[in-house]
This record gives sequence, structure tokens and C-alpha cells, in this order.
Amino acid sequence: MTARKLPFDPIERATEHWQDQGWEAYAGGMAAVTSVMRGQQIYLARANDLLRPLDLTFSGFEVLALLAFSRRGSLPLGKVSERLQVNAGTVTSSINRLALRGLVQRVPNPADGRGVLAQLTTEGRAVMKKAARLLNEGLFVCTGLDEQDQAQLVRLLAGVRRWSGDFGEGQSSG
Amino acid sequence: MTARKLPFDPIERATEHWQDQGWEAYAGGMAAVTSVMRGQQIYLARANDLLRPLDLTFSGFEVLALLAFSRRGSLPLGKVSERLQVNAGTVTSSINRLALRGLVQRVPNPADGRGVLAQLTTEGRAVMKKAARLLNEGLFVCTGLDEQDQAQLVRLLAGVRRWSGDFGEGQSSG
DNA sequence: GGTGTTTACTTCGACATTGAAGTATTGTGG
DNA sequence: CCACAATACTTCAATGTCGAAGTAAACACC
Repeated sequence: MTARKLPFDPIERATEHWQDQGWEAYAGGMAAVTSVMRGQQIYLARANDLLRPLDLTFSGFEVLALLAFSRRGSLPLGKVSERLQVNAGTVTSSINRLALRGLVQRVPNPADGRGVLAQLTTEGRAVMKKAARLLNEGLFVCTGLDEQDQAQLVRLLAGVRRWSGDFGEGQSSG
Repeated sequence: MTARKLPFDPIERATEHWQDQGWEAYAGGMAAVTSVMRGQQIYLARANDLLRPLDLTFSGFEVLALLAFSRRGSLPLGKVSERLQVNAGTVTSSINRLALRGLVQRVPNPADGRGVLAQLTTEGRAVMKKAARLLNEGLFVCTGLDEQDQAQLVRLLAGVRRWSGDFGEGQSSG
């Protein structure tokens, strides 16, 4: 990855360009969206760097963590898709990759002949804990924000998530 | 995409799980990082939905916009990589795809025999303007946050970006 | 001005992700 | 019990992304 430091803030510059175009009404939204995009890029790159020694990606970690915090250590693939808000095909391929490594097992869902459960293995649980430790101590402990700003960020983005229909009142998930 | 609404806030729930594990010191960072990840997922999905009629992705739009705001409507691929903070290979394939559609042209860099310029075409500039209009009116105008919260979000994430070495004092880009 | 290093891209394999289409099973009405 | 709709996955083609390895040109230094 090109890791050069720019002598100016690219988002500030983009905001100026937006205003020059006569799009001042949208400049704030553009800056907000662009900031979130870039923030994710930064955090994701760092998380993947931290997890590389475990031969695990952040995406894989998310699946392992979700299973680890479920009651039985297993969930139907559809539930995984719903909770992580990703395409069903993504879950299929992600689980297949984890299964190849022995971190999860694909088990027929006894309650539904169409369904498949992803079941965390003992090794999968161990890897999840190691990964959590790496992320905790390498990223979550220092996100570039103090506790107060972190809380503020979470609060603002909870608004976005609720607005987008991620969660809240309305049709439930099950 | 599974578009179900959850009856609870998944990030709040994850925070509780983190605390149960004795990781309370890291729960705030985990929540911040996870919030940013999910925010990006939401905005990116929406942007791509809006741009689909133009057969353009948000990633393609970012390249077109960068070129459109450059002095000559062209930049060396390395500059594109640096400004968008993406891998060089990503730029190569992205530019190739845009070139196939006639939105940019690959031109040898007269100032450097190794280099290639991505040059925006007339059609590329037109598509960029249409795309900007779609994004402005379909997303940037309403991001789920009011102007004040948007500004706050941008400010917080600027801290993250500066912390990560994205921009600021230090080695310049030239 | 030749040699060795750096730089600018390209290529490759892997993973992440989507939307669309396909398969099998479940559930629903009649 | 049967037909039809809905659901749970899988598969596929395309895009986006990365890191690593390769190629070619420019640069730097003796």
C-alpha cells in the first residue's frame, strides 16, 4: 500500500471543490460520507495487519466472534448473514474458508432440512480469543480518539445505523 | 443483501459481550471501530445503489472525481494511488475498467518514461457530473445526521486520519 | 558513463463482496 | 395430499482490494 503522508487534508480539499461547483448544500454530507469511508479503510488495514500472523482476516474474525458469543457456539448461516449484514453468498464462502482451516464445522440444521449451522470448533474458539487479544491490544486500545470522542463517534454512527434501518422498532429478526 | 431490522443494537450487544469477557478497557475502542465499519457498509451500499443506473461504482466515481478536480484532468497512476490511499494494483485495474468504457484514457507520461497518466475524457467528465448529482441528491443531502452532527463526525474522523498518518506535517507527497 | 538502487506500473493469487440465478426444502391454502 | 409461494443456501460472474513478485525506466554515485 502507498503509505505517503499528504501535506493537506484531502477531505477539506474535496469540500472546497464541492463548494466551487456550487454544491455547497451537499458538501457537509459528502465530507461525512467520505470521512467514514476513509476511517474504515484505516481501521480495516490495521486490523488485518494485526491478524495476519494468525492467518485470519477481520472478516473471518467477525464470524468467529459472532459464533463465540452465541449460546451454543453455532448459528444458521442465515443468522450470520443477518447479524453481520452481509450477502448470503459471502457467508457461504467465508464459512467454507473457516471450515477448511478447522475453525468452524458445517452441520445440518436439525430444525430445518434446508439449513446449515456453522459450529465453532475448539480450535476456532482458541483462535478467536488470540485474535481478540491482538485487536484489543493493537487497535481497540488506541483508535486515535480518547474515550469521550470514541463514545461520541459511536453515538453519531448509531444514529446513522438506526436511520438506515439497521435496528430499532419495526419488524423483528426472528 | 439481507435487509432485516434487528430488535436491538448489535454494537451495544457486542459491548456487553466484551465487558463480560473482562475486556472492558477495550470495549470503547471496539465499539468505535465496529461503528465505523458498519457506517461505511451502509454508505457504500447506498452509493452503489444510486450509481447503478450509470453502471458506475463508488470506487470508479472516486477516480473520476479526483481526475475532474485535477488541473489538467489527468494524473499519474501513482498519484491516484496516493490520493485515494489504495494499492497500485487496484488503480491499474480500476483505470483499465474505466478506460474500457471510454471514461478515461491511458496516456504515456511525457515527463517520465515509466509512468502512465489517466486522462479524463469528455464523456468521463459528463458521467462524473451525473454521478455527483445522483450522490448529492440521493445520499449527501441526507446522511442520517444533521449538519452539526456531520461536522462533528468529520472532525472526529479527521483526528483518526491524522493519527493514522494520512496527512499532516512530516514528509510531503512530492 | 556504468552499476546498483529506487520508482512506476503490471501481474498474479487470494479474499471480500455483491446481485442474480439456481436448487432443495419448508410452509400455506385449499 | 397437492400446488404454489417463501425460505435457506449455493453457485457464478463481476468488482474491489491487498501483498508479493516481476519489468522497465529513472536516478544516484562513484
